[in-house]
Amino acid sequence: MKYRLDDSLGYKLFQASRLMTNRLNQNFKDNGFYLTHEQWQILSRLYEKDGQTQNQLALLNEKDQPSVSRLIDNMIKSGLVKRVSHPQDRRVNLIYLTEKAKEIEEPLKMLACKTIQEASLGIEAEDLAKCLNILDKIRENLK
Amino acid sequence: MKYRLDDSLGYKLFQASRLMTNRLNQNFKDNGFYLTHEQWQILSRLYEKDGQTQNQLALLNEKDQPSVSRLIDNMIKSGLVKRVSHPQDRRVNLIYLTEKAKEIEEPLKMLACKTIQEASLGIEAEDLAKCLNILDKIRENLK
DNA sequence: AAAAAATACTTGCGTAGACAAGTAATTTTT
DNA sequence: AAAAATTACTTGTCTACGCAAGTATTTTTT
Repeated sequence: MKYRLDDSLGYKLFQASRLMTNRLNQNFKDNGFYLTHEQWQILSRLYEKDGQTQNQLALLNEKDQPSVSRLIDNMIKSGLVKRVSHPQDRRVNLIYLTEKAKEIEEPLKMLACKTIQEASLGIEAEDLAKCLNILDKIRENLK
Repeated sequence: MKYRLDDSLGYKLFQASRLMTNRLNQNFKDNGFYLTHEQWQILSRLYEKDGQTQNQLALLNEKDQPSVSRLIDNMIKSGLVKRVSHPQDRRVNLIYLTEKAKEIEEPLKMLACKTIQEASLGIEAEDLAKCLNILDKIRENLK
């Protein structure tokens, strides 16, 4: 059968994604911010709306609850978020940004944008937009 | 600053890639093949050329040596490959396919192709090709 | 009001990635 | 030929994912 890993959509996606998340991690680190791209995903959600439940964060980021639970554990350790029991429903945890996390919102967003620029250097805006649409379509197909 | 995670290249890439590798894992599993997409990457290289060193496999798949070392450990456990010391250079391990791995080459390739088809349903061949080129460009930019 | 079901989260286990440090064998240098 | 550098690989540590199972709390059913 005619199949070549190097030409396959899945492999190209996988490698491009990995390089990009690694570059984001590196850009954070180089600027003195010690967080991972997964933690950045959580922070981004909280910058949009602070005080969300773990379940909401899991749904938004398409992760399962255990992953989010442990991500939050690590983010608490590094002082980025607080976990607060919901006053009316004790099953639920509300996750809030710390002051420290609020303070670094702008530089982190800048670095996220910088990473995208580095990745899309020399690519026509129009072509990139089309590619983003295809990525959406792929996600739809596989959901 | 105007930044939205949901619209960002990195996030879309990350989610599309994750869905695709998960789907591949699932397709393998559903058909009674118990291997991960990372192990599939290694197998693919060995189907192209059997008996490669761990270092070669690491370079080809853009992984570091520790990752490959442990991937091979797991693949030996599940009977997919053998690790043979190089007769002339005892630093080097040569990795060979087992009979079992050779036997399942075609069905695995079929499932890999099936996964790509599932992901690219409803996408024009031309658009997909352009997208693949952009993925290559991104990889080049970040390498 | 008690039992059952649903919901939110945590823990355990196996796989894998990134990075640093370590070991063993070979090649290069002196 | 001995010392130094290089190469190939392994081990340790931390982060994270995916799945299954477990706990606690709340809601629904009866």
